[in-house]
This record gives sequence, C-alpha cells and structure tokens, in this order.
Amino acid sequence: MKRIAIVEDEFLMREELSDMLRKAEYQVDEISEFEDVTGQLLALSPDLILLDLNLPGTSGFQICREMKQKSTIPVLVLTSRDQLRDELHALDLGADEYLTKPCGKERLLARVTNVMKRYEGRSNLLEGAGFLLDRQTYTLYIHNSSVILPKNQGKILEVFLTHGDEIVSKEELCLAIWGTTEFIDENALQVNLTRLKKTMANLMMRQQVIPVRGIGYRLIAEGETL
Amino acid sequence: MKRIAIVEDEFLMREELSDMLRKAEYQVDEISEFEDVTGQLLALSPDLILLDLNLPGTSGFQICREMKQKSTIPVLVLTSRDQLRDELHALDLGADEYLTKPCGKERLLARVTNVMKRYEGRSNLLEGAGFLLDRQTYTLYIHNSSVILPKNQGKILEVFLTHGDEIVSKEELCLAIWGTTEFIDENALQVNLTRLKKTMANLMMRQQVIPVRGIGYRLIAEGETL
DNA sequence: AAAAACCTTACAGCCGTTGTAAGTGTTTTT
DNA sequence: AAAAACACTTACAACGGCTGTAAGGTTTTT
Repeated sequence: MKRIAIVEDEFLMREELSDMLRKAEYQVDEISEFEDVTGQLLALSPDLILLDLNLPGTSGFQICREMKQKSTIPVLVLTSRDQLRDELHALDLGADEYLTKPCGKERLLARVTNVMKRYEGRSNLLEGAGFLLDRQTYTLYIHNSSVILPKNQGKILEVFLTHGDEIVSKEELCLAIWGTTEFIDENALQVNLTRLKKTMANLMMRQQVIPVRGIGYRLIAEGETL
Repeated sequence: MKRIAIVEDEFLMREELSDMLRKAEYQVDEISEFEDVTGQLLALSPDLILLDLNLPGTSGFQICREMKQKSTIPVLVLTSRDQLRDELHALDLGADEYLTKPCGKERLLARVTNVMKRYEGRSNLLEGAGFLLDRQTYTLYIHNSSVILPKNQGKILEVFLTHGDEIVSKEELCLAIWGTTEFIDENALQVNLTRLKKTMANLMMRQQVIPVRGIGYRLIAEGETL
C-alpha cells in the first residue's frame, strides 16, 4: 500500500484530504507539527508528498526545495494560491504537480495516481548535477545515455552524492566499499578513486573529485571555488 | 536543441504555439496531415508531443494511447475541452500533462520544461507490462528495484518488447544477439532463452516466453490465452 | 515408436573488475 | 633545500560472472 504524507496546517482541510486518500486505499501520514518538516518527511519517507504552500514557519517553497535536494520523493503542491507566479516558482523548484484548491476529489486522485505512476521504478535513483545514479545497479544516466559503473566506483559516487558538497573522509569511503573502517588499505581506495575520476572524465561529467589533504575528498562542480 | 511535435488541426492555433515554442529555443515540427498521425510522430520521434484532443479522423485519445504503447515520448495534452471526464481519461491513458486552452504562454512553457525535465535520461527506456528496460545497459526496473541483465538476455528481451505480442522468429533473435542470421547455432540461442526465462521467473515477472513450434517465440502476459 | 523440435545441465574459456605492489608526483613541514 | 607525508599512476595476477559448447533429456508431432 502506497503511503502519502500531507503537509497542511488547516485542520479541516487536512482531515478532508486524509479521508479522501484513505478511502482511495492509501496510507496517510499527517504532518501537524511545523518544526523541521523536512526532517519529519525524510523520516516518514512516503511515496508522495501533498504540500500546501501557506504554512506557519518555513514556507512550502522552501520545503519543496529541500525535499528535492535531499530525496527523490515526488511532491504534489496543493494550494489555494492561484497566482501564476507561484505555480511557475513551484514547478521550477522541481514540484511534480501543481493544483489549486478547490480542485475536486477526482481530479486530485487522478493526479496523485498519475504522479505515482511516473515514479514507478525511480525510487532508487539518486540525483546529481546533470545525471542520475541507480543505487542498486550503479547505472548512470547522463546526456541521454546510460552506462553501468563498476560496483566500487558506483559506491564511491553514491557516497559523494548523499553528502551533497561536504567533505567525505576516507574512513567513510572505505566503510561504504568494504563495510569496515578497520584495516583500511589506503592504496586500494586510492586506485578506485582514480578509476572513478577517469570514468567521470570520459563521460565529460561536470563534477570532479578533488582531494582535501589529510581529511578526505569532495565532489565539486566544474569551476567551483573552494 | 529539443524537438517538439505539435498535433493541432486549427491553423492559427498551431502557428501561435509554434511561434511561442520556437522563441523559447525549441525545434518545432507541425503535423498538418491527420492520416496516420501515430506513424508520422514515430518517424519524427520528437522529445515531446503537444497534442490536441479534437482532431479530424482519429481522436487525440486514441493517438495518445497508441503513442504510449509504441514509444516513451512524453505527451502533453493541450485542449479546449475543459470537462473533468476528458482530463481523467487522458491522464489514465498515460498523458504526462493536461492543460486547457487558453492557458497562457508562461504556464505552457513551464509545463513543457517540467515534463521534459522529468524525462531526462529516460529516453532509452523500453516499457513492458509492469517493468522498464534500459536499451543500453539492459538494466531492468521492476517492483521498485533494479537488476542488470546479462547482455544476451537483455537483447532477447529487447526484441520481444519491440515486437509487442507478435511472434518473433529465431532468425530475428539470432540477428539481434550476434548480428547475423547465418550459421545460427540453435542451441546457443536455446540456452540463452532458458537463462532469460529463469531470470524472469526469479524476478516474478508477469510475462513469460513461450515457444511457437517451428516458428519462434512469443512474450505473453501471465494467464493470457493463445 | 520414431522423428523432430525443444529444453536442461555442466563445463571450460573469456573478459572485465579488483586488490596488490612498486614506483612517481606533489605538497607541506622542518 | 631536504625530508616527510600525502596523493597519484601503472601493471599484473586472481577472481567471478557471462558465454558457447556439448551431451543428454523431455515433449510434441507424425
């Protein structure tokens, strides 16, 4: 059974949505605390997020942006704001659908189904700048084509992607590759890093792995400053 | 530069759309002959289809359905029909977006961009009943997970998928796997077929490869009749 | 029951990935 | 400027998964 999280501050509206979705055989989680909504959503990791824009505290736009950065969960914006500007902004932030209230039960359900259908099979795709990485097979999608990365290279890239632009320590990388931080063979890691760098260069990816002396490595976009 | 095909019978509307899209840096192809629209679209194979519903000849619904069966090109339905019923029907047929005319230049462009963004990297995904197959890497997406098929098994499955539910001859399969119909090693093909069957069974796929004695093979859905 | 078509299994060769090792560059420290 | 620490490169052998071969079994047709 698919799970949907509702982010909506008006109690009545929330209950109405919740009811409707439950009747349509979805499992519904309601967000009623508007502190660290992003964190709550990540913890729930639903199959879809129904998001209102007017919220106490952090705006819906901000939540949408953060969720799109940190996950691949589809976001359906459902709001009473019918300004074109808001719609464009939400879509630009990566919202998967934008509906204005009131929108009718059937239309909402149809759009919910539609969005979910689009995401079928995508649940394990990690998003990088200009490419996608499948966390299970390490298939890399870039420039309208796809390549399978060797397992180790895939694991390394995965770690980088899940760390945004932070520095990743060698220990973390070793842990990801071999499941242990002990007995790190620094050289083995080094070799695998070199191999990843080479394949990234061959694929003309906009990102680059750079060393942070004594600490670890970082993934930076081309031309980016330190 | 991304290519968009417009399927719209009213000349003025077509020109208006075309202009707008060209100004937004898209390459536009207009369909003005409404015989075998599906064939024309497949030949053009644009990155997106803008589809009207009221057309002379075949209905937009039918075209949408056929295109979704035969390709993975995204379809944006743009119509003056504002009946909820039509919208639900179109979405059900797999339309990726439904907008009612008039909808405003900016909204249309935003939705076009949005749909295209969703499809980034998906251009090589073949669609089967309940699963997706990447034509380049033979990564198979099913049940919210993904597996890499060995090359030969992938090629065989690819041939089946591009043939719908038709019978595929052994020659065709050999051609796909080894690039030649001569010197067919029937047994080698046989072994590869067996392996594919086994992996499909392990993945609990709803489809099955069945032999057509003396002719070739077919892919059928579970429980389907001959 | 014989023949034809189809299927199964095991095995050895091949190729890509991996860790090892030995050596070269580069940066920082003294 | 030399030493030390860190980072990189390259080649190679071991391993594992994929592949075609071969030999034999099963099912369907005649």
